[in-house]
Amino acid sequence: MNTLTNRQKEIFDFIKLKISNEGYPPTRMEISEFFGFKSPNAAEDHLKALKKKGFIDILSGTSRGISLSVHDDSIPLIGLVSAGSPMLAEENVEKRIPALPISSHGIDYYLRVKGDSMIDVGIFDNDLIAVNKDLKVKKNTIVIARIDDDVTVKTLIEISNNKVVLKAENKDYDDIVINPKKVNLNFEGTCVGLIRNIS
Amino acid sequence: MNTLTNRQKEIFDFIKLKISNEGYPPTRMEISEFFGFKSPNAAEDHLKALKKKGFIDILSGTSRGISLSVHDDSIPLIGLVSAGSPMLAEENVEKRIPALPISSHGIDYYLRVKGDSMIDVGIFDNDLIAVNKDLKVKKNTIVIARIDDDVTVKTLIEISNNKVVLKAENKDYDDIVINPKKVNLNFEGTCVGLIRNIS
DNA sequence: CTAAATACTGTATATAATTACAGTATGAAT
DNA sequence: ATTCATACTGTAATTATATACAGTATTTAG
Repeated sequence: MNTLTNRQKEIFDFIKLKISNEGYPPTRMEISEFFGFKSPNAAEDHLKALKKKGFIDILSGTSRGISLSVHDDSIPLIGLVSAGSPMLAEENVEKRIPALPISSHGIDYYLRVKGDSMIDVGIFDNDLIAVNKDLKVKKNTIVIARIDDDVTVKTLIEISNNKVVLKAENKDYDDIVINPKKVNLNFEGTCVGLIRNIS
Repeated sequence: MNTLTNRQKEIFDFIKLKISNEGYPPTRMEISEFFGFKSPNAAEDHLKALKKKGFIDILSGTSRGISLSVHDDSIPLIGLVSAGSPMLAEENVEKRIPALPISSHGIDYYLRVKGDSMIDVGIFDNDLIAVNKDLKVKKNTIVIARIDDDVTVKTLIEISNNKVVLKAENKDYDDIVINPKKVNLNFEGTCVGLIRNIS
């Protein structure tokens, strides 16, 4: 239903390319010229198909009145995480914000930090940390861990089959020592960046 | 010559807004309608002025053929500041990076922090701080100060006609106490945000 | 003091662009 | 078997749009 045919995907990609390169969407004629159509109506038909499938919006009577419906260059910002729900579940998404290339790693989402357990490495209450969920978690990096539905940000300092140590970067807090065989432990990702709004 | 008049800035901002909201630039008529012009030629004149000043490009014979010249939505990143040169002088600009809306205040530039004098407020060596240069500097905010050509980031804790106290947020450093009548002191801006890349 | 730049109104026109209608041909779905 | 979606050609008309030319008034720079 909302899957594009190969040809439609080519058209859609061309529209995206045009917007990215020129700063505005193509006309029917420009599409036709690029693909070698001899009639602008070929492009018109494709646009109608793309609209029907929800990939673009068309403003009637408007030149270049094409807008992309699914401009997925935004990244979810996760606020409080409901117990048991996946990190990126809709209920956890506070809002979506534009992809900010602040890190040398890919960013899957931002997570709003609660509490002061990481102030010694400069992560404060209410900061946003950029999270990459695919990086292999490594010792001495800051990880996002889920311990029995509880999401926490800590430095991973030891990891083996029967012992994981998560360190709070604040002398008022104790290390968290876990036996992953006994406790439900998941790594949600690695912290690859930080954003703070000082208001 | 490359500074816009207030009116031209309004036009330019409207074009940016349109592109951001609709996904394509406005026509002369749409500009005229928004500003209440009775002739599309008023918009035409403004576009020509914007082009002349290098803020937009116009493709002749092309509907909505307005594209923003790149330099505008990027913000300079200031690395090391040469003694005596204005903050935004070309020689200080490490590179330009896309405007990242990380702060509730406007951002004029990013400044790469050197040293650990502000670690107690979570500003670390090599972090980028977002700087607003127009906010009135206030007590208990983090300011960018220039003391005799030396640029420093500190918390302003006292300010009067003959005494200014700048506090390093690190117990290993002493406060900087200055008599602004005797020492050349300038406030370059206020820290309104922070970006860190954890690699 | 004068020319140029700014900020418009008002009219007009060529052309850029949308978009409907009428077809043809092929493959997939009911 | 026949309708529907896909993927086009070909023509044409209305309207959307760019843009030139002729003005006026005010402000700014040399």
